[in-house]
Amino acid sequence: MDYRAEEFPPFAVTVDVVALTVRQDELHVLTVRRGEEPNLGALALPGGFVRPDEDLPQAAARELAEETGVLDASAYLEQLGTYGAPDRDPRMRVVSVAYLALAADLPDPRAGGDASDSAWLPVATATAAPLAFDHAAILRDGVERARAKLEYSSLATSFCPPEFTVSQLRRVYEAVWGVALDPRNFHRKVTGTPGLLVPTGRSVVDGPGRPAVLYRAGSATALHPPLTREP
Amino acid sequence: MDYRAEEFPPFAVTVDVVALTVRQDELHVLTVRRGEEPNLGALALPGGFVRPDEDLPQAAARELAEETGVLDASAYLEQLGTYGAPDRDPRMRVVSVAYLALAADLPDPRAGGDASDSAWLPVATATAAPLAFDHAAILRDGVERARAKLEYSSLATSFCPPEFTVSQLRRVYEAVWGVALDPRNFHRKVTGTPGLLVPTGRSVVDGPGRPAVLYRAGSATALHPPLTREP
DNA sequence: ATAATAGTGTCTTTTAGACAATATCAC
DNA sequence: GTGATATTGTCTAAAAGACACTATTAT
Repeated sequence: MDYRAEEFPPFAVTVDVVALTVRQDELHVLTVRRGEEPNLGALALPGGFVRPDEDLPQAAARELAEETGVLDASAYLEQLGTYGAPDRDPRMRVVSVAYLALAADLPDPRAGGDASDSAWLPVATATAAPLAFDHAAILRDGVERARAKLEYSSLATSFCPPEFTVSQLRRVYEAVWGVALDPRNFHRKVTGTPGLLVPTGRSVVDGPGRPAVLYRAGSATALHPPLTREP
Repeated sequence: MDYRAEEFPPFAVTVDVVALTVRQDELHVLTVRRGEEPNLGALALPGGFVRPDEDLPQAAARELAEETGVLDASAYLEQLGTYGAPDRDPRMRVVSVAYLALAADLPDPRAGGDASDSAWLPVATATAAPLAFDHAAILRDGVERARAKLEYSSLATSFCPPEFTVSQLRRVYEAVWGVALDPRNFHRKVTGTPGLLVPTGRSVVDGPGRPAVLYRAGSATALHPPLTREP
C-alpha cells in the first residue's frame, strides 16, 4: 500500500439493484425515472448511497423496498458485481455495488419517493432504451447472470410464489431464456432432480386441463447435470 | 436516494487479490505479511487503496504486479466480489473489491515493498492459518469460484503457460479440484471440445513415455457440456 | 526388455430430446 | 364430446465412465 490510512482517497459508494420478475410470461425489470441531476428524467436502475453503518446487502434490500413498497423477505438477493470506472458519474468518484434481485410477481411500485416514476418494464424495452450512467451494462450483466444461473441452480424457483406448479416453473425458464421448452421433458427433469421440488399433496386447476400438483422449493440449490439452453 | 451528492458519506475503497497458481501439482495462493497496523504481522491477501483516477481492474493488476514483480499480461483477472461489512476494518469504513487472478507458475515474489514478506502458500496451508480482516472469506470464495468455473469454462488454460500438453492441463484440474481424473477420458473430452485446444504440431518429451503434443488455448471459452467434479 | 506416459478404441450406463399415450379438467 | 393442459412411458442419440489396447519414449 502506498497510502496511509489517514490519507485514503475518499469515494462515494452506492448500490444499484437489477430487480427481475416474470409478468405475463415475460421478463421484467424494475426501473425508475431519475428525479435529480445528473441524467434528470432518464431511465435508471433503483439505487442510492450506502449509509455509513449499513451493510451492502442491507442497503440493496432497503433500496429495493423503497421502490417496490414491499420489504419482500422472499426476494432472492445476490451481489452481481461492482462498477467503478473513474468517469462513470460526472459529479465525483462513485463506486457502485450492483445487486441482482429475483422475486415472484410483485405489485406495481408505489408512487412518491425520490424516483419521480418507477415501473416494471419488459427487459427488451429497458435494454433498448437509453439508461443513466452505466446502468445499461449493469442491466445486461444482471440479465445474463440470471440466464446463466437458471442452467445449473434452483434459482428459477425464486421467480415463483411459495407454492407453484411445474408449468409455472417452466414458464419462468421460457420467459428468462426466451425459448420454448418441451413440457414433458421439463417435467421429467425437474421432478427427477432430488430435493429440488417438494410436493405439497395439493393440486390446482387453472383453466381447462388436468389439475397440476403444487410444489414448494426443496433444499437442493444445484442442478446436476444442468438444464441447457443450447443443444 | 436520501442523500444529496454533496452530502455523500465518504468510504475508503480498496482492492484485494486472490492470486492462484499451480506449483508442484498443488494449488497455491499469493499471500503477504502485513507491514503495518492493524493486524501487523498477520497473513493477508495482497491489496491496497484504489487511487483516485484508477479503474478497479487496473488497481488489482497494479497490486498484483507490485507483489509478484511481474506485470504479467497473460494473467487472467476477474472480479470476485465486494466485501463491505461496516466493521471489517477497525480504522474506518472500507469497501474492498476482490479480484481473482489465475496465472501459470510465476517466479517467487520479490522482496521489499510495503509487504514485509510475501510468498506463494499452498491453499490448504493458507486456509488453515488465521488471515487478516475478512480475507479468509475472500480466499474461500476465490478458491470456490475457480473450482466452479473449471467445470464449464476454459479457465484451466489460464493456469498453463502459452503452450502446454493435455497432461499439464489435467494436472491443473487435479490440483484445483483435489481429485484424480482418468487421463484417457480427460484427453478425449478436452481434445473433442471444438475450439478449446489448438495443436501446435510440435511435441515434447518429459521423462519416459510417448511424447505429448503441444497445444495452445483456442478461442472457446465455454465447455458444453461441462466437465463435472462429482458423478 | 521393462516401466512409464500418451493416445485410441470399445463397451456400458446415463441422460437429453423427440414424441406417443393416458389422465383430468372447462366448455 | 371436444379441446386444453398435466403426467407417464417409450424410443433414440449423445455423452460419461470404465477400461483394454496400441504408440513411443527413458532406463
